[in-house]
Amino acid sequence: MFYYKLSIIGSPLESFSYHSSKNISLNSLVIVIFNNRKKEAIVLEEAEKPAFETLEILEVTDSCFSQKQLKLAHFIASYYICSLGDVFALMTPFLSEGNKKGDTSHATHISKIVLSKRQVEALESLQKHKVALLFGDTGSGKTELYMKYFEEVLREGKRALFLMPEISLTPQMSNRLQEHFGDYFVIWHSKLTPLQKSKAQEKIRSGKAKIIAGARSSLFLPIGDLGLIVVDEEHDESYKSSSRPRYNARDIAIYMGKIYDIPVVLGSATPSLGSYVKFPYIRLKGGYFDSKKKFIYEKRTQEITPLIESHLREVYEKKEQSIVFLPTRANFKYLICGDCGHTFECAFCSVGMSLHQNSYALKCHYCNFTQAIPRVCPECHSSHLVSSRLGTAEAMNIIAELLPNAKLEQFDRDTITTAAKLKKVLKRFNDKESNILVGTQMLSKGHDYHDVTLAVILGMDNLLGMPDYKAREKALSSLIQVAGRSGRAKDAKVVVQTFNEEFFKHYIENYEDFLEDEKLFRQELYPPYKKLCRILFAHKNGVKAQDAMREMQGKLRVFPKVEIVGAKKCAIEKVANKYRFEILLRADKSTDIISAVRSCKHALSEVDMDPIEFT
DNA sequence: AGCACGCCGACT
DNA sequence: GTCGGCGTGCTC
Repeated sequence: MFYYKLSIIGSPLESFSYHSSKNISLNSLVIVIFNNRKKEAIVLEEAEKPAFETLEILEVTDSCFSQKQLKLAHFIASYYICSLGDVFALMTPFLSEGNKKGDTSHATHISKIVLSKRQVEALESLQKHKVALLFGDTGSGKTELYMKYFEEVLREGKRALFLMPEISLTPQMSNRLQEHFGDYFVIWHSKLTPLQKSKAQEKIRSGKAKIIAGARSSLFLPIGDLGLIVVDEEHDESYKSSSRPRYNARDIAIYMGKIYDIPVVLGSATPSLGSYVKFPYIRLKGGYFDSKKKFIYEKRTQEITPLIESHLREVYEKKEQSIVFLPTRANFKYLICGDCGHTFECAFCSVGMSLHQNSYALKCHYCNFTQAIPRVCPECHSSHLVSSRLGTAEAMNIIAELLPNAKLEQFDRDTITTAAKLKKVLKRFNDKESNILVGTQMLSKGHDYHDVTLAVILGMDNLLGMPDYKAREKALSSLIQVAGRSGRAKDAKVVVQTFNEEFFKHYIENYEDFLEDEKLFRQELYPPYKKLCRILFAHKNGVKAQDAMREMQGKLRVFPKVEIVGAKKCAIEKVANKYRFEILLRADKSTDIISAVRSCKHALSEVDMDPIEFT
């Protein structure tokens, strides 16, 4: 009889012993009964017969993980402090048989890509480093450069992984790659239908797909002969997973580069300070589109003012196009009683409910709880209810009233619910059927608008005011990313509402200056110079969550190298009817945090290494 | 993390 | 008597 230690896929617990009459190769995917239910599991190692009774392995499948996937899984489990089973749940295994008869034909692709001298130089510099940052302005030709690099990888008979944040929202990039690489190209993300998924998997497993573009999870696809990883928009926070394990795909890509011994390219027009400090960078300046931008500042926070009206009108009358950015959905973010100050909070979360006039509802943006819009204050019965913090839907109403003939499109999570809708809105805008796009961050994510000559950017001060050490970086990069969507063909104006004109004005033309100054701001207390780790405790019984926090806090006190920055209620104290507490840890090295947290982890705790959210 | 088990209050 | 809410403990 053979005995094995297995990792149960999806289980937060460590390994369990099972037996089999067959000799099973390690890393195989097997089926077992675990806690009275059928589960998939991975064979980790052979073991001695344990003292307790074991169950038999029901079935040995023809799927298995590669040695490199295993190494990666161990790294993620140890760095992000979770079980192997939690990591395996993210991964797609190889097929033991199908893997061998892979399509190893070399792609004979005839390139039509002609790079500029600057691009050629940039590519050559990138190729000299294991990990390098391509710090390239919007429109400086990063995509062509990637494509050229992909072609070289293809010619060597290898494959490339192209990571994009929220790939389902960037059809233009996908189309471009699809057109160029045809059948060698495949897309992978979590929103694919089961049929699309199995087709993509088949293409990847057979080796036919050479250029694999995908979101976070594509890191874990069964690609053996990987030759390059490109992480586009490396600063983008959607690379960080917000559920266990809370990994950052950009950081994992870098680690994978080491395991596979292949180059990794990080690309961005506004790189994160972390990447800027850690890796050599190659600067690719703009000038692809030789247009100028004029920045106009207005001391307001988030409203449609006469100044904005006049600019929108002027551009509209010239038959040119505008984009309006604001970081808030719905009509208004808050509703307040104008007489007694009562705020309308979600019944399940400690946040204000947003006003959605189209659906006649107040909605919680954390748990989606919805209720009818009240007509009077429940406290003082006043009917004087005031709404505040302008959102996209209301900005649409206001602009439509000011410019009744203009065709407006709303561009946010409330209106763009499918890839098809996204494509349609973008098509109408680029075909000049619509004049003004009003939207949230979604506006800036890698879409090309050919003929925008005005960008109106509201709410920058609300981004700057976030309780987050990265608030400055986030606000400035958002501003640069949105501004970069305008003036691609002609000169353009950018109207920015802020009371922090000096900050934005100083850095807008030179993000490097910002990064250099930000180093000083972060040096003493924040990443990339210090490591942070946030430990969350959520429970519907607030006392339980708090007790769990206190208990772990006590245990953590004995580690001199780990500073307990705080142990308190979360800024948003309750979400989805669960009370939330947090411990924030700081240390010089992540290994100090990992060993401390590992040794005193509480069952209720959720570890968030390198956190980016502080609500 | 699930999920069964068991204890206690509410109600036909 | 029975239904079901949720606190406790277990998973090879």
